[in-house]
Amino acid sequence: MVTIYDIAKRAGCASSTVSKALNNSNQVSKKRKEEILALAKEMGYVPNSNARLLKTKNSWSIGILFSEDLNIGLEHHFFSGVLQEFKTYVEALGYEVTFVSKKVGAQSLTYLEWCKYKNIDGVLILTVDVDDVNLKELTESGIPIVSVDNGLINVPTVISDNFQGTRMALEYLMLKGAKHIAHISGPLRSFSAVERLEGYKDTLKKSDVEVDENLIVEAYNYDYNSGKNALLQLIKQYKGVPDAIYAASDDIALGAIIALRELGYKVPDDVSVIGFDNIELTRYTSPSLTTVSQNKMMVGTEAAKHLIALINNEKNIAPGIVKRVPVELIIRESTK
Amino acid sequence: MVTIYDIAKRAGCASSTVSKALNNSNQVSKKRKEEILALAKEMGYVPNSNARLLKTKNSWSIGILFSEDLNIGLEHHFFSGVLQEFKTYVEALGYEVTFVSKKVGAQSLTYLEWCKYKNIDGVLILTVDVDDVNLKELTESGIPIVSVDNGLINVPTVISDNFQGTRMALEYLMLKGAKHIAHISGPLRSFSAVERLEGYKDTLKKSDVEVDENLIVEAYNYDYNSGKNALLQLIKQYKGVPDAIYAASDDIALGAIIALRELGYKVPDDVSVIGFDNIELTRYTSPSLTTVSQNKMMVGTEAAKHLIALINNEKNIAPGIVKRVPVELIIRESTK
DNA sequence: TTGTAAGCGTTATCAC
DNA sequence: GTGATAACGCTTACAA
Repeated sequence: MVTIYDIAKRAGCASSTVSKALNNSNQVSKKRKEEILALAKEMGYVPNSNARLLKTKNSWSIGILFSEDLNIGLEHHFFSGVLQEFKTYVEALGYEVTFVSKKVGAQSLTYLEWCKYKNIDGVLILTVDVDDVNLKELTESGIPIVSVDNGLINVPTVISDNFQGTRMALEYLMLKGAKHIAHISGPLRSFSAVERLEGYKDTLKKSDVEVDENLIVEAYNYDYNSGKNALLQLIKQYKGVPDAIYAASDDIALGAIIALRELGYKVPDDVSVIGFDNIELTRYTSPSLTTVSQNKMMVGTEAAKHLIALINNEKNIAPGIVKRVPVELIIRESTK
Repeated sequence: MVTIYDIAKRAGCASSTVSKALNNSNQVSKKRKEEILALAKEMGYVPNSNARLLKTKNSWSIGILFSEDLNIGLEHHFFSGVLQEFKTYVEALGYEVTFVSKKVGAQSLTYLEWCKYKNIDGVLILTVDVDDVNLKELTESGIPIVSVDNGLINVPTVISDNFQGTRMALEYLMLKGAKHIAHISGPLRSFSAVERLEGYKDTLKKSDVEVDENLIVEAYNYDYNSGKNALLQLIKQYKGVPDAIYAASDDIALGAIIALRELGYKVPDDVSVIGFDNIELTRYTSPSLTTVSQNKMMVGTEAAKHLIALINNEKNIAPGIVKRVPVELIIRESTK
């Protein structure tokens, strides 16, 4: 390994001069600087992050909290898309992106301990078990944190505009003549699920439609099977099929559609169905899915911007929702 | 920040003793050890990775090379699924997972420089521009590297069994009576695309079917639009529609199906179509897609195993394909 | 403009 | 068993 001492020896100067030259300090003559830089290149010098960071403290490193304890893995389009954008944004600024871990070698650490151990500059919380005991410790530690779309109310959060999305979906259905609109909500431990449910009730009330609790079912999860089960539950408790269904995710919507089909109902002829997410393939399903499209790019970028601002102490960012990212209604074949 | 000196002071011993106790050395009395451990906990001591790694060299850290220059982002199910599995596997062993970056603060680095800078133990190459000049430097550096499913022949590679998958797909089509089977290949800069194309030709030859070059089209990319364009090209050069199409990815297959539909052909009545990947939603497309399913979990785990073995110098792993992961033919509605 | 030297928080090598 | 002390490679006062 080539160190600044090796360079200093060859250059016939002190290591501190090399350090200054490498860091482009103006306390070094231009000639020396060029000479040292050339030498560094020739000798294949690469600085050692550990030595550097041991001195300077800040790490240029951002942690991603991404618990796979939940069944939502990286495979989930929304989160992986958000992560992609986030990563691109912060890397361009010179940060590196590391997954927050719970272990180092054989030793177990809490999230906070790991962040301290690594001198992490900030954390993006993507998915996490809200009840995780280690989480509170982290969110209260003072480390810059931004969260995306989950139930952590004590953390600055970037989220899709669930109210706007819900309103657009319902108003469209009503415009098309739907009278009895059901809602299959997401699991209510999720923040977005709660917002979409609230939005559902609000919108109906504002349109002078009475909220019928029998038209509301909570899916156990955001996935396909939960949607299927929820639909069966809906039919059971409502004792029939509504005009339309507003589902809290595309997967739920697709599960519901398949369940409806198996029961002999046609979508959209008998029932209109709207999803939420705009997973790419919903364009190609049968019927293609009308859905509320989340702007993953903007969510990722906004999360990055807010986290960087926090790290740089640029402004005070209060816990709670710091940005509602606009959504869009994509009309396809599953509604009539 | 609590250091071992702080603990030493409180414990009334030397910092080296604290270090030994913390590292569970047997050169320290049981009583002392317990006392120090209790004190460390009470004082909220967390070791400093930079100081530690400055001494010990190995970093317990694995880099993920994931270039977004290609259009294949984290959103691609296959790669994000593989990454998820890989991450889970190596984290359980105590490694942390970091994306390989090209910048540190304001400074640009090559991949290799970054890996040296961070003292990375090993690298998983997920997606990368094969022609990237920085790549060669990295793969020839001697740093442990494993790659997944791409064209880097000079690196130990874990890959789906494209030959087996192709054979199963084609034999199924032939069994069902297809005489003229076209192949929409992936972009041939991709290793898997080449293998699937080779497998196509081999299988036909072994079945005494003459290979008709007009039945082969290369898609510009693995995505939907490339599939659409490739299909139009196919029809043009073949001057008609074949009995069946074997596409190198699900997205290509779906693009082709839509293009066929727009031209008035029915799938599977007029043409059977088989994809590759088994993206989850292909169950719900119309028609649902017959496809070769890749085992993301196993690819991720195998890549992890091989990389760890390389890091630990457990065995000599030759460049080239080190593991072909079995695939499975999933029969659905797009074939008859 | 350059050099000296202290220190960042560990681990590891010796003595004792 | 325990404790000095010297590294690890770098940055940064401060001195020259």
